[in-house]
Order: sequence, then C-alpha cells, then structure tokens
Amino acid sequence: MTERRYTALIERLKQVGLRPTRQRLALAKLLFDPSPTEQAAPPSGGEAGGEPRACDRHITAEQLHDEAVGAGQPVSLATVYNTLHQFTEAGLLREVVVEPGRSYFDTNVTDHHHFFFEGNGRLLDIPGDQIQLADLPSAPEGSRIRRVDVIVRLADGEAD
Amino acid sequence: MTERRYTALIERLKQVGLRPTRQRLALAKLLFDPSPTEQAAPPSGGEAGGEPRACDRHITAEQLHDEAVGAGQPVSLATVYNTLHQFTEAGLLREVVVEPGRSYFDTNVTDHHHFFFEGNGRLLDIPGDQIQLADLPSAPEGSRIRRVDVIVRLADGEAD
DNA sequence: ATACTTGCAAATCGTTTGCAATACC
DNA sequence: GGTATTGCAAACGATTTGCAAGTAT
Repeated sequence: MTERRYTALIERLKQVGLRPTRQRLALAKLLFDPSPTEQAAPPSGGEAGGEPRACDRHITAEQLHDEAVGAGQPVSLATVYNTLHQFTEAGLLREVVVEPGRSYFDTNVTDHHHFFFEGNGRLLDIPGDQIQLADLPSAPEGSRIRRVDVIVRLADGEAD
Repeated sequence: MTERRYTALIERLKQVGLRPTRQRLALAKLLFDPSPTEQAAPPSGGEAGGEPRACDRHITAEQLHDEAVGAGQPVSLATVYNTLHQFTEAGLLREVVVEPGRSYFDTNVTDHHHFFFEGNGRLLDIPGDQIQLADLPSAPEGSRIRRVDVIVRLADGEAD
C-alpha cells in the first residue's frame, strides 16, 4: 500500500535512465523524500521554516547505508556507493569535497555554496545568490569553467 | 659546503618550534627553495615571469616523497606525512582539498584561491585580490569564519 | 642525558572491483 | 530471455599508528 508513494520517485529514476530497483528506490526515498515511510514520525513543530524546499541533505555513503539498514531496507555498502555515483552522474546529486578521506553528497543540485563546520564535519547550504563573485578570472586557455565552489570554513568560537 | 645554504631554512624551522633534522630540512628545501641542490639545473628561460614569488607548489605526500628519494635524500613516506602536517600546523603550508582521496599541500599560505583542472588534477593559484567576495553571509551563531576557499573547477574544452 | 624524530611494517579508513547470483523489462 | 543490478568478499590507495632505534640539543 505504501507502494503508491513511490510512483514519483520511479518516474524520476526512469527519466534519468536508471531502473527503479528496490535498493535505488529505497535510497532515493531516503535522499529526496523527507517524510518517513514506516518509522515513527518525528514530531514536527520546531523548524521556523524560511524556505519550503523539501530537504537539503549532505550525506556520506556510510551514513546513507546506516539509514537504509536502520529503515529496514538493507542495501549493501557497495550498492550505496554505486547508486550515489549514478545519481551524481544523472544530476540528481552533487558531490562535495571538503575533507580529505570522505565525500559528501548533496541533494541540492542548484547553484549554491557551503558553510563547513570543521568541528563536527557538518555542511550547511549557502544559497547561490547570497555570495557575489566579482572579477572571476577567465579560464586558462583550452579549458572552461565547470563550476565554482565556495567553502566557508567555520571553527568553534565567537567572532574573531 | 652546501650546508651554508640551509641556514635560512634552519632558522625558519626553529622559529616554528621544529628541530631542523636532516629529513625536515630536505623536505623544506624541496618545498620552499626553488633552486636545485645537486641535480642538473633545469634550463631557465621559458617562464615569462610576472610575479617574482619564489615558487608556489601544490604537491601530494607521495609526490614529495618521490622527489626526496629522487634527490638522494631518502625519507620514509610516514615521515613525509608527519612533516607535511607539522608544517601545515606551523603555518608553513596550507592543505588544499579538492579531490576525494588525496590531499594537496600548498606552499603559498597567503590569502588566495585555486583553479583546479579536473582533467589532470593540477592546481593553479588565483591571487586573493583577483576574486571579490561580496555579501558573504555572516558565520552562524557560535562559530567564526576560519577561511574561505574558492575552487574554480575546470574541464577540458573551449568556452561554452 | 633526554626528549624529540625517524622508519618500518602493520593497521585503518573510505572506496572500488570482480564476479556469481538475482531482479527488472 | 537477456541485460542491468546487486552483494559479497577481496583488493585498493591514501593515510595513520605503534614502537624500537636513532638523533638533536
């Protein structure tokens, strides 16, 4: 019966040429669909919401794997890696590299930047229009700019 | 006799509280001192030099290790890693993270940014004053901005 | 003399791969 | 049925660690 909720996700996968397998759907749901499936619904109410955007997640393969297993949707870690890369190539995700050793995957694929909390390794989106990049030097001969990443690295402690 | 050339490097290490050991000096020389020690001097002449800055290097631990060995200054890879991190903590180097899996170390510790050639994994400095960051959002409560990294990712191919 | 450094080899971590079993169209 | 996908376990590359032997002050 919960099947019906997946139709949108199924469409989305098909559109990018990926077969909507059980594991891809489970991962897509965790990534793109904020509402829980059969876990206890988290109490709503806090969140003085500004933007109504579904939910921007910054997640590692390991974290997503844990979530899937925890949600009763066992998926092998190898498949999580495969899927994350396939989603990224398909433009459903964006890979964010801020720390040596591990990659984050961002469900927000619009033009934007990041705060990075070095203390706890958490990422926070900065809307693209909230940073103005002036005087960007032109790309060197024979290359083109594919993307500009701005990472504002934060440490604990107040002001200066 | 070549000993005399190291006095400046020795001072530099002492100033940051690191004993000037043989291996740290060898690595410091490779990193900070452009002129070769006893290898055939590379033909000068090309380089239509704009700024006279010694030499900005973007190097991985593995690369530096190879250079040291190749220069007849064998240093263990573990020591290269230790040293790179010590130099970084001491403010002599800056770690640059652009690719999952490996870290680059930048001898330029002034305020600046980077071009990153995704094709060949090479980095190129962008002087700090060549990019204007306007409207930087303020750091979230309880944190302070430690650094802002701008990475201009380049792909092969001309313009758009 | 003593504390700091080094090098080795093993351990660790995140990630990738080969390949047989399995699921989708 | 045929191809795409999965899962496992092994392989991998970069980096780190423990610890005995060596070195700077």
